[in-house]
Amino acid sequence: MPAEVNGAAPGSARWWGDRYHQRARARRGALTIDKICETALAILDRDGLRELTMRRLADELGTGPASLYRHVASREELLAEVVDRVLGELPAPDENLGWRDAIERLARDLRRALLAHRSVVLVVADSPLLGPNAMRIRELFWRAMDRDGCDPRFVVQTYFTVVHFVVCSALFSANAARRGEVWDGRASSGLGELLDVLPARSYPTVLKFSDYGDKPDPEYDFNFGLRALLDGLAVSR
Amino acid sequence: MPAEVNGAAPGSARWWGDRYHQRARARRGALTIDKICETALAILDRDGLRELTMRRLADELGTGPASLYRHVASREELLAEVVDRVLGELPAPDENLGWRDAIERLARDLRRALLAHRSVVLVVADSPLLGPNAMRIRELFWRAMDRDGCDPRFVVQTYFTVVHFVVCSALFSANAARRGEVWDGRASSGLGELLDVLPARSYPTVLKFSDYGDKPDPEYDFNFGLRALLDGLAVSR
DNA sequence: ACCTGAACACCGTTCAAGT
DNA sequence: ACCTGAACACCGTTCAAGT
Repeated sequence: MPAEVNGAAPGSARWWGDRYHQRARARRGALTIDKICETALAILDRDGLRELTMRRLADELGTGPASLYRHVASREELLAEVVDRVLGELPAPDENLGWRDAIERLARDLRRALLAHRSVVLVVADSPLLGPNAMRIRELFWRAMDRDGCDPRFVVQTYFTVVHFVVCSALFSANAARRGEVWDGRASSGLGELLDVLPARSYPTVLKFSDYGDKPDPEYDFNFGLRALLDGLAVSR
Repeated sequence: MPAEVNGAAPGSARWWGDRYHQRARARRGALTIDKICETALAILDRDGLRELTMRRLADELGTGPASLYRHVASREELLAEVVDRVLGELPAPDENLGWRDAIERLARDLRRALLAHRSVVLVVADSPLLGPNAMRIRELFWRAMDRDGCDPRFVVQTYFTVVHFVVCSALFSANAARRGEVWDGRASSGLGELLDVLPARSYPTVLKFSDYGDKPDPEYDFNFGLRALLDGLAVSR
């Protein structure tokens, strides 16, 4: 059960609704929610999710942890804000793109933004994506598909299917990179060594194909999966 | 940076390799790693990831937290073990299935196992899937596709693409369910209320299509996405 | 040799006391 | 009225002391 703030889970529709009202009245002090999120994201990018601590964040901002709670009700709430800020990096798609080009654009831009902030991907995957920037992107791409004459049901299904694919793919890429399995697309996952230790008899096919599975290339996998998905979606249109 | 044990991150190939050796010598005391994992999974299923605490787990087993560290080097390590145990619930596929049927079987079985343990899905998504059960499943499905005459590269790509799709889809389903957005496929995500609060002018298309996006049906989405993916994969075969 | 109580070094969060 | 130092109720993990 996620912690709740006023009965609304951070990141949920009701929570964003409440936030929207509060957003108007700006704070006067040196500390603003923008400054807080910016610093939080810097810590996340530099040191990772686990290192983002209310105390550490306060330190970096030159205050005590209690002061943060004047702008944010919880760490979870802070993360919901940060997630939406990352989505804010997505550019608007070109007008007059066909649905497939628009969706491919979305996939590539979203992937870029997520990989630029690897430590946030897990939080994104755990989020309902209802913040203002999430809604902005949703609007832009649904509009593009609508303009291209797509059926509403197809628009919605396709949108979420692709978004989920991209988030998940980024999640596995980010993890592989974080674990140091892949750096320049060359390093091994250690699968070979594992197979040396395991009773080789049990995994003949994995062993036989391990040349193809041992050197993961997230970029290739992403392109392979995206093309398959778009091909399949085009069929069901 | 994830915590490491003897220089190997829990769940990584090297870590599983080391574990494999230790596995042999069983413990004598009442406390076994199996009992620990079983109880941990019960807590996870009942109360969620955040509630799985070394202290709470020890309590439920009738010991102190320090005793757990005789069987497990960290909480992270415990979770890596639990993840593999969940994958242990996947049945072997029927022999002589064609590649597409085998992969569809994998997708549905994996989804079932993941949704039976919602709180573990996030951990699975964050895991390299190299435990003994993960390897067993990998072997079984690669073998099935191999028997059907698939190219090794196609086998490996398809396998990971589908596994990632299923994990990600389960992740979003589990989150929606955990947030209480969906129960019998009918409840609303609160998107309607959010749109009431946001300046409606900004999101005309989202508003127009919100009937299709407001009542998420994870099961339908899963089937839609899986079919699209398999159709697309069949094209690139 | 094995086990574990008690302690350590942290967390997120709260609130009364300060300005 | 606003801010925050100090405290509270937890964590995961360690290790010296017990058996």
